[in-house]
Amino acid sequence: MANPPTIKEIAEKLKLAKSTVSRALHDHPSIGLRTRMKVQELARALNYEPNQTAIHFQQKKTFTIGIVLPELSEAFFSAAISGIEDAANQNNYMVLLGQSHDDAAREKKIVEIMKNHRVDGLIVSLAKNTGDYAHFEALEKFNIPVVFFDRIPDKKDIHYVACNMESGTLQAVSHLLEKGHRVIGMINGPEQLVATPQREAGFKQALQKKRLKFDASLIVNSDLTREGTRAAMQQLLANKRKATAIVAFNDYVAQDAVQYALEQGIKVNKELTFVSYANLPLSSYMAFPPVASVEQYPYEQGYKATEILISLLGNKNEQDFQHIIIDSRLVVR
Amino acid sequence: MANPPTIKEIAEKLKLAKSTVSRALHDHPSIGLRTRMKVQELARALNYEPNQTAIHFQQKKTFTIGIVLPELSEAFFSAAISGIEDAANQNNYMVLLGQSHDDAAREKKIVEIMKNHRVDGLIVSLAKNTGDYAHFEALEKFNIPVVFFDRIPDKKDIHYVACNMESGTLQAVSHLLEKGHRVIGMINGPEQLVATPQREAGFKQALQKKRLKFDASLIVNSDLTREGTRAAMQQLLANKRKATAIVAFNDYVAQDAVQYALEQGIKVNKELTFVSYANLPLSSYMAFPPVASVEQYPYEQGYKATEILISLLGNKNEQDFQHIIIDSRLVVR
DNA sequence: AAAATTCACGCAACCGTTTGCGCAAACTTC
DNA sequence: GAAGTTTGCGCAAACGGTTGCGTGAATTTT
Repeated sequence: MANPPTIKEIAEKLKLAKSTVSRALHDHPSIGLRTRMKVQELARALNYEPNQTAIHFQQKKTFTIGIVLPELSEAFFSAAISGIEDAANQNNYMVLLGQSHDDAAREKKIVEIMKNHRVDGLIVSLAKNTGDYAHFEALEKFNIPVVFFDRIPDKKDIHYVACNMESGTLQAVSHLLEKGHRVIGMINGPEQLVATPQREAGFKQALQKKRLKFDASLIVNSDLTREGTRAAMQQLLANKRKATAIVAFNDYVAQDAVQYALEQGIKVNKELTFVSYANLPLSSYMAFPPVASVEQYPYEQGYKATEILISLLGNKNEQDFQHIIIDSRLVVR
Repeated sequence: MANPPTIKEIAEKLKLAKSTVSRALHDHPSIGLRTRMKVQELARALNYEPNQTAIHFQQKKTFTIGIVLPELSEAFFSAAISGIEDAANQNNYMVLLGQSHDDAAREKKIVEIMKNHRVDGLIVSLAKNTGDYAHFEALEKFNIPVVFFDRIPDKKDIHYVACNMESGTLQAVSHLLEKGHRVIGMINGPEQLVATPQREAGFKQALQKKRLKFDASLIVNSDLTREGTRAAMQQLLANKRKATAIVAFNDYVAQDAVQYALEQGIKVNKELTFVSYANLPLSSYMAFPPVASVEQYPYEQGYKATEILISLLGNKNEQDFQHIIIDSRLVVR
């Protein structure tokens, strides 16, 4: 037989009805033990495997969840995907992958394709320039729930899992203050990202606790490209108040910033100390690693987001929006 | 309507047959222009989208390719997956993901699940301890072609894309010889991997070209864990012939080896030079980067493997096995 | 031994789409 | 105006499995 065996074939060879075979394979009690055995034996002999596409079609369920994120080559996301995969597999779901490469248009396209593929649900971390959420809202009409993580939309009527950057930033800046730093700079990210104001809030809060005044000129923004970060550093170093420590938006930004500082003849980690947010797994091998990192628990975020999604798939009538916030935490090297 | 609109609904509202609607939506010439327009208009108004699960079922084709690889957190694989995804998307395929985490049992399970999900084909890079290929051979009966890349089985009757490590190794060792090194060590990998003997061959060939004799004790093996690499280093450093340069199996091995050397008080890149195979994107940030790397073109391997797979899906009767070998190339820092 | 249950299985519809074939109406040809 | 051709659409089967319902036979109940 060129084609895989089907229930129909088994039924014909045993002179049974398809329904009987189907039930026998599922150990349905209404099928006699004898025929049940015979069916299962033949099925094994023929290497029968149920055609999942048929089942999916019939049950209007694919046991597939789509996952849309910016870049797998970023360690944060490859860790997150492991959490997603593990949670999914434990519930017999498979994972359809799509990288937006931080391009909103591509993200939209991926979401639409996944919608047509009838994924049961979606796990999404936004592209950094996504401002329009229409393609996600369209999913509601198809009963496809979405859970966002980390890079989440600035809306209330969504499910999400995110890390509260405020707490970690507070800890980071407090740590620097305790180490004696009095002028601390910050390279923050694009304003669209929810995490950007959070970092600023944590920054301010740490100063406030020590009754220090906040100087807005010590916070500069990067678009997360190398050039953006270099420009941000330039701006920061030009400030009349010389920062002795810098909180960088993430490890990638930190690396670019460190490199720029080195080029300017600055002694990194002596004259200028860096603290960052953990993205890179290999910091132990780095030449000038940040002295401390804010851990964002990507695996846990992915895992939790998937758990939520799957529970959403269970009771479709779930109405309240899940907002899970994991506290970030400073890890001192 | 709670459920997504179907062809049947459109047909009823327009008092047409389902078949007419289907054809109208596909601009079939046998449908009159008037009705064609009316159908397409209503479809648009209802936000009709064809149910892909139904189509997949009917066409016995899912436009999905499965991809099974060890670890996404390894930069090599996350680069490869981008190549796979790009090639797949260009041909309207989606990508189902599964990580084996270098566990042969998990790999087997993933392959079976993907088989039942009726992926059209599979792209695989083996777990490092996979010795039995039965789960792949079983796919033939389901007409699911497999293309391996990078970590390929040691068999002839398969399709694969791989990097020829021999050429890169030859270049690497030759480069070291030209730099004056006369005692060169190598930390090779597990023997199951096809790339292991290739590295050894390139190593020998480089010596031969210079008419130098080969000393087998200068090649040691690591199981690619940190401990394995440290044991290998210990063995190498205990050798009476003191190596001044080491070719490491990959960047991860190189990092562990460098760290071990530093602990032993060895001046890395002065007393002992490292050359490696590129896995890490951030080598420019590393404290003691290898002086040169053998580039393995992961994106290209993934892209090419997917192209082959998709062409295989086109003409099922394709019989000869595709063996694509990309030459590795030394990149000097 | 007749009636009531239970048991073991078959029939047929259904999920949404595609596609080969058939057929009536409209049009062309002589 | 009858015969042949084209045009435009409908009918029904098929893909592989699940499931509500029906039914004859075997079994139990009284």
